Amino acid sequence: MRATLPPDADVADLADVFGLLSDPGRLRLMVALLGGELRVAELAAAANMSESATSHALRILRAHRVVAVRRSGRMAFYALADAHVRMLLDVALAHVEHSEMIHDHPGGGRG
Amino acid sequence: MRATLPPDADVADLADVFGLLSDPGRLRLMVALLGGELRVAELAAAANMSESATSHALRILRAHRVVAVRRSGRMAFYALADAHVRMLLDVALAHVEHSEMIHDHPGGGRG
DNA sequence: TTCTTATGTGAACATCTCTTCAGATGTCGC
DNA sequence: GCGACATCTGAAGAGATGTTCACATAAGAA
Repeated sequence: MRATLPPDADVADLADVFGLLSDPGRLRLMVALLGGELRVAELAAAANMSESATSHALRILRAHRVVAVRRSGRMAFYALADAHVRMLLDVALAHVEHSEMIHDHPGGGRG
Repeated sequence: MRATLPPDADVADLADVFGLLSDPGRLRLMVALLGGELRVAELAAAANMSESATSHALRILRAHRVVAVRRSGRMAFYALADAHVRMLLDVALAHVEHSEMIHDHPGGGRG
């Protein structure tokens, strides 16, 4: 339990972060990046989206310092750069996997 | 590090949850509910939004089983009903408070 | 019953968001 | 120089989202 509420500015910042995580495409990108650095084309394939859409998504993530780029020649390697987001992803994914056991999933295995 | 990526359906579900958390109003409502059960009018005051907007927001949260209602006469008491979301909120808020120390906030206390 | 309170709902509206398409930029190999 | 490649960008359109306003429902008080 929480004695004092956090300031609205903090909550707004938080909503912003959750907003970044709330798009399926961006989320797939970030999850893919949990495994380490990837190039744009690789990210696009992993997240199953066009390279243009991927680039647009990465632009947003870059603007919010959620990912960082390392450039090598004409390639751009992206990596997660925000511990906050990485933690949120880890916690959330761990819980999602748990939920599979809790919920009633007929044939409840995976792929 | 993660050997296999989670199935897309799981990631989509997760994006959905993050979507609920991504609206400042809804997020303020949920944060307020961390302290325990509250009525609609109290929630509206706590989140600084109209009672109609609050009701609409609660409707969405109800539909996603994030909150549960207990009715007593003409009052409706709302409470967080999703352990997943509660955990995400706790983790995120703890980290936000930490960030206040890390970042460069002049007069960085709280109201 | 009638009035008041507490909450829920629907439609309209403005706004934001994501995707695609077309093209721009910059790098490498010849 | 030229062409191929990898990534980035802007404009435009479709779709989703949140808010407000007006009203509906339901419970308690008189």
